[in-house]
Amino acid sequence: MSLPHAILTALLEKPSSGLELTRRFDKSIGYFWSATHQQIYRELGKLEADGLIRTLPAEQPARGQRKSYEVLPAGRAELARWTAASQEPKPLRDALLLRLRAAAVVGTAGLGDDLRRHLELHERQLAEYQEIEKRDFPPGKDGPQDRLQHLVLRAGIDLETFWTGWLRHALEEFAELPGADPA
Amino acid sequence: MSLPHAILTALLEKPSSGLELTRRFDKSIGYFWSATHQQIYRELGKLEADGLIRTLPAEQPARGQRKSYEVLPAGRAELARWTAASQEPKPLRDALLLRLRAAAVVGTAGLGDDLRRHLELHERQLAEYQEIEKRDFPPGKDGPQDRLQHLVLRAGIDLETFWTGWLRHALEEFAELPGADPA
DNA sequence: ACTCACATGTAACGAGTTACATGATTCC
DNA sequence: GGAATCATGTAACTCGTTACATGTGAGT
Repeated sequence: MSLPHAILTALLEKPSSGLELTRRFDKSIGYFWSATHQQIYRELGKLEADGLIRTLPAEQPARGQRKSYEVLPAGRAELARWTAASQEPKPLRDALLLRLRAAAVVGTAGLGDDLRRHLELHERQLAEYQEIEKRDFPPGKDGPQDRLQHLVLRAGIDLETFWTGWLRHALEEFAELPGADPA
Repeated sequence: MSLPHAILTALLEKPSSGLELTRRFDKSIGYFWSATHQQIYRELGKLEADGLIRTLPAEQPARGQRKSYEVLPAGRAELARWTAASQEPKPLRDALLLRLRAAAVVGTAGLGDDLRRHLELHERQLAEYQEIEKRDFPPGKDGPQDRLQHLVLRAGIDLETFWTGWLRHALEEFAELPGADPA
């Protein structure tokens, strides 16, 4: 039940059409809640049917024509309710860790390459986040909204820092393993 | 496509019945790939139909009677293939970060309590992992299998360390925020 | 016989993914 | 007017979740 609220947040930040939302989900919000355009259109339909958003007036809704949405008061209320509601953290689910565990049984052949590839990807993501931090959150800027958004970005940076650190450690261990494939 | 491989790994470590698997998923493997008994039974049926596992002989399959499975050579081969195959890391998906972003728009009322609750949960999980580390991976024990399983546990420990650290930081920020709810 | 715990399974639903379809606009 | 692009939308499928159903065996 998070996608509708992700969309409400995005629309409150700025009313948009489906495709614009899709683009924005590819960037900022998508960093921690990704969505495809099919999901977004489906959800926009539901949100409108539920009276939480509406199409901006002065727009005629035809098939191939852009339709922009804005959040209604009921939508803002629902978002506030959801934000404050207590929610269980979802248990971790990571295929790479599963593969490591499987490798303990069927051998590590071929796994090292993918670990290196993942390390590269996480390094790149970390660099991207750090760029954003430098660009969007310079030392002076610290209104309440900035503080909160910076906090979210911090989580991304710390997470990628964790992954790169752990992957480097894992690769060191791999190098020492008897049957491990060499670099 | 990870659940079948999680099951194959578990069955290779030790042939089991559906309910035994469910129990084991609540513990070790479930720490990074959880599954309910319905998922497991459904998947066991598919794996058997695909010829990757079989019920242990000398067991008559009746409705309320336990049925133990073991992995066939084809299953082991499939698991090795999957383990070595290159896979994309799944993008992060975290509702708490989403809620923080939403709070930047609709206000932080009520969120602080849940942050504190999450901090407690992650602290507990971290303590549990550290217990397991002390118990299962004492300094002397370091065969190849131990090294790999220890590596997986390390990931869990480092991840929980990240979360507890970040949540503490977030709560500090919250305390300084103008409209934030007090502790 | 009754109940409870064990063990396996069905059914319905919700969310996410993939592939494809269709209408409008722009540019050559 | 044909092709490419923008924009919205459908359909089918997989995976995970929730609630419930059914059968077995052990204890009292």
